[in-house]
Formats: sequence, C-alpha cells, structure tokens
Amino acid sequence: MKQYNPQEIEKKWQKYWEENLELSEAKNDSDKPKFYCLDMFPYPSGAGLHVGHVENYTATDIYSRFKRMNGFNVLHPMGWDAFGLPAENFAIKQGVHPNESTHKNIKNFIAQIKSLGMSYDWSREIDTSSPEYYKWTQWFFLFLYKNGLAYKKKAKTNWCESCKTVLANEQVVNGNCERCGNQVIQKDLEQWFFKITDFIEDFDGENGRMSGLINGLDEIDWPNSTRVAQKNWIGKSEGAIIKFPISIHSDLRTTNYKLQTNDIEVFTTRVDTIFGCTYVVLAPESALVQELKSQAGNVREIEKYIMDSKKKTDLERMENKEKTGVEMKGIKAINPFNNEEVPVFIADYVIGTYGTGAVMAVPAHDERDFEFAKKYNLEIRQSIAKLFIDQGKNAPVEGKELQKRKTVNVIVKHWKEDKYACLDWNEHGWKSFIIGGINEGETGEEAAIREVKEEAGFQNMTIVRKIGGEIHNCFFAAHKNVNRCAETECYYVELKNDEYVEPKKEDTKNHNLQWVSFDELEGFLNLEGQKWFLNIFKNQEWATTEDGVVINSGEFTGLNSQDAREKMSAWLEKESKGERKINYRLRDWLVSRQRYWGAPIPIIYCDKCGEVPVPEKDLPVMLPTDVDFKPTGESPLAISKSFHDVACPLCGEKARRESDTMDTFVCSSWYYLRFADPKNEKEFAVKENIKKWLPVDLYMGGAEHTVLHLLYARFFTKVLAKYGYVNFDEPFLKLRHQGMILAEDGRKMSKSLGNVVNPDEVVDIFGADSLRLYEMFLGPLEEMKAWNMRSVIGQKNFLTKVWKTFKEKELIDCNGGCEGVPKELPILLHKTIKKVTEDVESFGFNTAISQMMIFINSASKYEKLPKAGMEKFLMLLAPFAPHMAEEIWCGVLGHEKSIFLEVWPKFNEAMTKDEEINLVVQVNGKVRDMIIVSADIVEEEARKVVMESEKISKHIEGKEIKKIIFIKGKLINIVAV
RNA sequence: GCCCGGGUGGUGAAAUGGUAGACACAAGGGACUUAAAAUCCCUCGACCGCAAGGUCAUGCGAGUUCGAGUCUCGCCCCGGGCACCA
Repeated sequence: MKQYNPQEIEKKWQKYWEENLELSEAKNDSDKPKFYCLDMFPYPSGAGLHVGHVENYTATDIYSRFKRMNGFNVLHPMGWDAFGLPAENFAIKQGVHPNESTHKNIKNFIAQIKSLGMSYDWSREIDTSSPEYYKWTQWFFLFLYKNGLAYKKKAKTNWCESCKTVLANEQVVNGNCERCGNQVIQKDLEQWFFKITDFIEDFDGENGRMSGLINGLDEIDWPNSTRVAQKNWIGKSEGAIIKFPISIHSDLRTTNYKLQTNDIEVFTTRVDTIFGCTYVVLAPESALVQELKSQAGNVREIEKYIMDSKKKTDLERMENKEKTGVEMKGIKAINPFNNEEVPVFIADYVIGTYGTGAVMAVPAHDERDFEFAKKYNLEIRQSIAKLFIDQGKNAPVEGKELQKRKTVNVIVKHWKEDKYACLDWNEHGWKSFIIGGINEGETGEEAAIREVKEEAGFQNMTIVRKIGGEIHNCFFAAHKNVNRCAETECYYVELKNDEYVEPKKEDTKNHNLQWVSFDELEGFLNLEGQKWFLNIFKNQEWATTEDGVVINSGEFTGLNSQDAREKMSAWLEKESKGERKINYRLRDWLVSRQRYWGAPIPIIYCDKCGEVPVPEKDLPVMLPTDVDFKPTGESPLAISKSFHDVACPLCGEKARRESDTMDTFVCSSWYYLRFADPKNEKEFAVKENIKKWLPVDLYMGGAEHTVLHLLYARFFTKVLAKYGYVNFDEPFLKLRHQGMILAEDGRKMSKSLGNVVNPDEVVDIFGADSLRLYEMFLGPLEEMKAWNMRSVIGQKNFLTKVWKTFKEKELIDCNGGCEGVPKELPILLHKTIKKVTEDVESFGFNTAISQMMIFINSASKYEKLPKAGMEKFLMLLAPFAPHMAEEIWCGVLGHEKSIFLEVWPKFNEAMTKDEEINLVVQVNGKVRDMIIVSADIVEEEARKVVMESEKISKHIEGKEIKKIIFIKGKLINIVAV
C-alpha cells in the first residue's frame, strides 16, 4: 500500500481493537492508579451522531488514551440516556414503539462511534430504558421516599399542552417548554417531588460533614460560568422576616378600630431601608389575602383583581411589565420600627411562591416599588443617603490639572473607630483604600501611608493635602466598587478647622440630587456644627438601590447599610417582631411525568393502607409494552389494566399503581455510579467498585446542562453521601464543556435550516483520523466554533505527510552514532514532547496538533531520520489519530503489539533548549535588530554585541543612553533620549 | 436590568508583560506533468518605497510600564445564562 488510504486502514484497526479488549477495558483489580473519564451520555436520537458529539468524544478519547499510556487504569464508558420525551416523540412520529426506535437508534450510534475509533469500554455499556437499569432508578426513588426525601403534594405546576405533561422549573425556558417550545400553563396537580432543597447547605453525613450544593461548588474544578450559573439558580439571599401587625379601619361603615392578631410577614434583604417603607404588598395568591379581603372596603375590586391575575399565564406576567395592583381599603399594616400605619396593596409583581408572598415596599430604594409608587402616586421616602467627602479647596477638579498631578491622596480616620482609609482623587473621581491593620510601633497615620505605598502601589505618592492639616476624623463605608465616580461614592468627612467648599453642582448625572451640608440636617448624628454633605432627593427620578448611609431612621440613623442590617435584625429578634431569614430560589424537584416512556414510579395506592411503596423484592415495576402510549394528558399507564390494577403489598386488597413515570433526569442523576458495576443485580453498584472508581475525574459535555443534569446529579450524590453509600460529596471533580459547533453560515446547525454536517459523510471522504484532528484543531475546546468543510483537508494533508515521512524516509538506528541525522531534530522532538504533553493535560488540543505539524514539517525535509525519535513522535500522535499511528507502528515499523501499550514519551528539559537564539534588540521598545547569539549570553556580552550593530547605532546616534533592560535569552532594550 | 464569556489578517486561530499573526484553510505565482490529480517551492495585515527600510495596526479612549493583544479604569459592540426572587 503506497498511498495513505484511511478507509482501508481504519476498518482494519477498529476490528483489531474490538478483539483486543485489554486496550480499552477498565480493570477492577489493577494496581495502577485509576482515572475515570466520562462523557455526558447521549440521548440516542434518530438523527444519529452529530459533530458536537464527535468533538466531545474525541476530546475524552484523546485524554483517555493519553492517561492509559501514562500508566493509568482508565474507566471510559459509554451508555444511553434512552428514556424521555424526545425518544417518545420520535417514536410517535415514526409510528413505531419507542422501545423499537430507541434500540434501532442505539445500534446506529454504536456503529457511528466505533467508526470514529473511540476507545470505550463497551463491556460496561448501559441503557436507562432497560429493566436491569430502571430497576435501580426505582430503587433510588424508594430510597429517597423512605428517607422522607420524596413526597407527594398538590402544587401549581408547569404544564405543557403539547407534550401533555408537567415539567420541572428547570425545564421551562422563558415560559415555554424546553423541548417543544409550546407555552407552559399553570395547573394545580398532585405530583411527586424530590427534596433537593434539603441539600443546599452543608449537612452531616455518616462519614462526617459534607458540603451542600452551594459550598461544594468551591471544591471542584468546574468552569467558573457553570459554578456561577448554579449558584444563581439556587439563589440564596440573606435577609429578615419582619412582622407588620394589621389594623383594620372599617371607616367605610363604622368608626370601629380593630386590631387583628395575625401579622403580615414580609421577607426583605434590605432591612436597612425599612424607614422608607410607605406601603406593603401581598401577592394575589397569598392566603392572607383570602383571609383579609372580606374586611376591606373594596372586596369586589379585590376579587376581580385576583381573578384577572389568575388568568394571566407566567408569560403574560412577564411580558406585561407594567405593574398593576389594588389597595385593600381600610386595611393598614403597622411598621414595627416606627409604628406607622401604611396602606396594603395586592399586586402581581410580588411572587406568591417566594419568601412569604408579601413584601414591604420601599419605593425610594427599590426599582419595582418605585415604578408602582409612581403609577399609584404613593409616597416615596428616602431612608438611605450617599455621603460625600468635601473635595477641599486644593483638590484639583479639572482634567488637565489632574494629568499633571496624577493623584491626590487624603488619609482619613474613621469617625468612631481606630480605622484609617486613604481617599485618592484622580480624574476618575475618588478611590478608597481601606487600611488593613496597624503594625507594632506604628501610628494609624503611618499605617495608612505605608498601605497606600505598598498595597496600592503609589510609590510616588505625596500627600498633597491633609484636610485641616491633620488627619481627619472621618466616616467611611466599606464597599466593593472602588472606582466609581465621586458622585457615587459614599464618604463623609468631619471637617475640623477647615473651610467648607461648595461641591460642583453642574453634574448632569445627578441632577436630581441636592447637595445639603450637614448644618441643614438637623440632629444628624448629633454632630452639630460639622460640615458634611450628602444626597437628598429633590425630585426623585429613580430608585437608588445601592447601599449607603441610613438617614431618617430614628436611632439607626448614621449607620452604614451593612451595620444597619445587622443592628436592625438584632432589634427585630430582641423585640420578637421578626427574625433573620435565608431564602432560596431553588424549589423542590418535580419528578412526575404523565408520559409513557420513562421509569414507572414504584408506588401503590390502597384504599385501606394509603400510599404504599412497592417492596424492593418486587422491583423492577415493569413498563408495560401493550399500551397506547400516545399522550392524552392522562398517564398512558393508567389505561393498562394489567399494569394499573394490583394487589396491595400490605393488605392484599385491590389497589392501583401510580401511573406516572419519572422525569428522565432521574435516570441520568446516578448513571455515573452504575458504570462502576454495570451488571450488578443485587445493588445499584457494589461499594468496593464505587470506592475504586468514583468520583469521576474528568467529565465532559455540553454547557446546556449547567443547571439541570449537573445540579440533579450533585443532589443524588449528596443524598448517598448523607446515608453513607458513598464517601464523597461531589460526583464530578473536573468538568469541561465542549463549545458548540456552528454551521458554516455561523448559525446553529438544525435540520430545518438544512445546514447539519453528518460526521459519517466526513469519515467517508477524509477518514476518521482527519475528522478527529479537524475538530480538535478548529479552536479552543470550550469555545464556540464554526464548521468549515474546506479546512478538513488540512488535517488529511498533515496525516499524508506523516505517512509519507515514515514510508519514504530512511529511519536509522542511532545507538552507534547518527550520521546524516540533523542535530536540531532531537531538540525539536523534545520541545514537541513537552508541548504536546502539557497541552493534552490542559485540553489545549489545537496547539498540541500545531506543534506536531511543526515537527513533521521539519522532519519531512530530511532523508535520514532517527528511528527512536520518530517512534516517540508517533506515540504523541497516537491518541489523536489512532488508526494512522497503529498502522505505521505495526504495519510500517513492524511492531507486534499495539502502540497503545507503549509508555508515553518523556522529555528532557535540557534537550528542549536551543543552543543559539535570536536576540531581539529594541530601541525605546521598538524592535530594530535581531542578532543570533549563544542562548546563555550574559548582559555584559550582549551589550557589547548590540553596540556593534550598525542598525542599532543608527538609532541611538546622538542620543543619551538612559537605561538598558536585558531579559536573558530573549531581549535587550536600549532606552535612549 | 443583573451575572458570565468574547472582540487579533480574506477565514479558523497562536502569543508565562518581551519579535503580534505560530499552525492551518482559502487566494495568487512557480516546478514536475501531454494534461489533470497528487506532491513540492515561493508570496500572502495595511500604507509609503525600486530597494534598504519606515509608518500604522489586536473594538474605541485613557492610564501604568523601558516595553501592553496581555495589567488598571471608562466606553462601544457581539454571544450565552438568569430575569418582577424584594
């Protein structure tokens, strides 16, 4: 065979690998260190494998092969997420049973994956729709049930009319069904839930303290964006519950004044703003509304509003941002902090299911309340102010002057405590540095100056002005945004012995502010006579939602927001008028589905015994095959009499089975455990094997699963950790997402656009090795990339070059001297080993490939090549292009055993260094010459060499050399003026 | 609106603060060939110049630095996620 013919050699080696299982099998009894490398298992779609799958599986295949060659016992399995709506919808469309179509699709997937030369351990293949698997999915349901973590309740649920089933919150996207895009409506249904909310915070497990869903995220090597997305989804917010007693003025009928015993409880994260509360709002769904409405003077109006907002779908609520509401006339809430009566409204901008379903409205400091208050003409009362430092008469304000001066630093002291800060003014406004601590023998001022110099890096700082000639007593609020404009900072300074200078007022950004000196604010902080200024609204045009300093707030006035929250919460608890409270956005996971193609929920309902779990010995509850599975809204399983009618396991009387199936995400929440022991009939996996293989060391898959699957899987692991089934609390130690591959037109690949690339086609034309290389070379693994069919040829060219180099050049044994072999090749080889090794380790596959290209481009130029070196190169290439490497290794070089049994080559650091380098010579930072010198040239020598250069002397002629910067082995820069 | 990412040639993209554009694709030119394919060689950011060389260039504007694609600040644009969560 002269030509490189991928089709021919690829088939041959795929067969060989299938027959030689030691190349891919994970060994339970090996002494080698383990490595569990997992792909997010696919849903076997009828469309077959797409290029995104190929990207995902190639990356992990390269990594698995790399790890094996580095002496690891690698578990690299594959399975099928076979249950679920898409499979069922596909089957309905094709008019076949989902069981049939799914298995047909799986067969196709296997063939496609094998044609790509992936080294999966097929002996561990799993299929979530097989009874051997879903038996354990049901076991998990019972396990949760027995521990009080699975429960049934009637709840407002998301219903998709097209899929005829309920959906989890996570499966609703913009008010639409994640799968079909149909609008989701709300239905009150009795459904099964998993108590995922029990695992948000850390918990005690049988093997000690375990991390919850929030803290666990800090322990794992996951993309930052994914961790942030999960944190946001959980949505922890710390605040307080405040009890507003209710008073009823039935002034429409009588003058009686009646105080109710029950309170309106509101949840807020901004207790500090409570003195700005001018009304209270209840969600229309709130139970309290039902209780109170009859007392109101406008019952009818209220009922009409409730009806109207009930009719709205979530989508309508979202689309129509205009806020609506209705006052409960005659009903007042009493602010416990100042005993003031405020009106009570019902409005659907308050969410009934979050917090207490009631909020205190502070229009001055909350955008939504502000909007509502403007519309209904309610009082807007400021309770948080921003306070500003006096710029001082010497502080420069004009841009040009600033440029000259750069910065002005003022050191200030906290008005009460022994804390110092530095305020720094430049054209961007004030900056601040909070002084950390005072060293021994140091005054506060000295500490402040030191910190400014060291920490802030202002080595050339001069204190242009200390206000009043001394360090000032000053209040400062710690805050994160250090670099805002002066107007948004929040400092105030007590000025001693100093003139007050009117701040500039022409600031357009803050035209609704009125500058008020401290004198104008009576009683403020009891520091009469001091000169301060702060923002007090003249005409409030927007809500200021940032933290600041509390004003108009009785005894709390003068505190910064943070301290105020602390003190006010403490006050609430002391007075029993409320308490600190943490709320989460995350709700329990709704797992019931009214569909056919899923794992039946193993529960039996008996008239006598009630809800009875199916005994473990009766598992699996088989999915009947004889039902009409087309969705009607009723669970299809309810129609099957043989399934539905059953004897109660407790009393033996007539009973009925739960006819809903489980969300397919339940199946995928534990599959990674099953791979450790896929054939076990007695347990979901035997403990030793779990201990041997888990947690997963590398998990790779699309970013579309950032919240759904990844959150659920973590939850399952945490449940198992709590009850001692596993001794770890995070299932996936390292996670990477492959970026989406777009079509050539830059749009998403989709059938309807007709721009889908079928990997089979690419394999037919270029071969699997070229396809693998192409997808890895396309760009960084995690980034979004567009397909370009014309570029695939580049990889085939590269492989052809490798092929020809091994076939046509003379490979010589270098043991007894290496005549005719270029001496720069070993250096390049070691550089290449280093680069490829490091890049594979960090998933920089694109740059690893380009380094191999550089090597072969160079090597192919020579007629004689060192055999040992070329073999090492082949080992580097092997994980990327396994067929080619195996063919050359065994076919061309005549080795008997597979190249994948070889040990990954090592590089010698000393061998990666060139003897000579191109010294870059710069004059004033511009490259003016390049001189070849010995790599270890020292500064002295380099200076001499450089000065001899004509090009350089031309550039420094007549100039004074100020400085010479020398970077060893790289560069020399002459600074000349 | 908030939270994450991004913005570098015709294209995909490289660059621990140290030669911007490695490596490839496309394009153009050439060699071999009766011809084509295959293969090999050369050119390939823009502008000025016969050349040597020079100037400008990493979304825009500033800053730090001997030196910035890379660090800091502000702004613009694009992609993704969340979205009335108090």
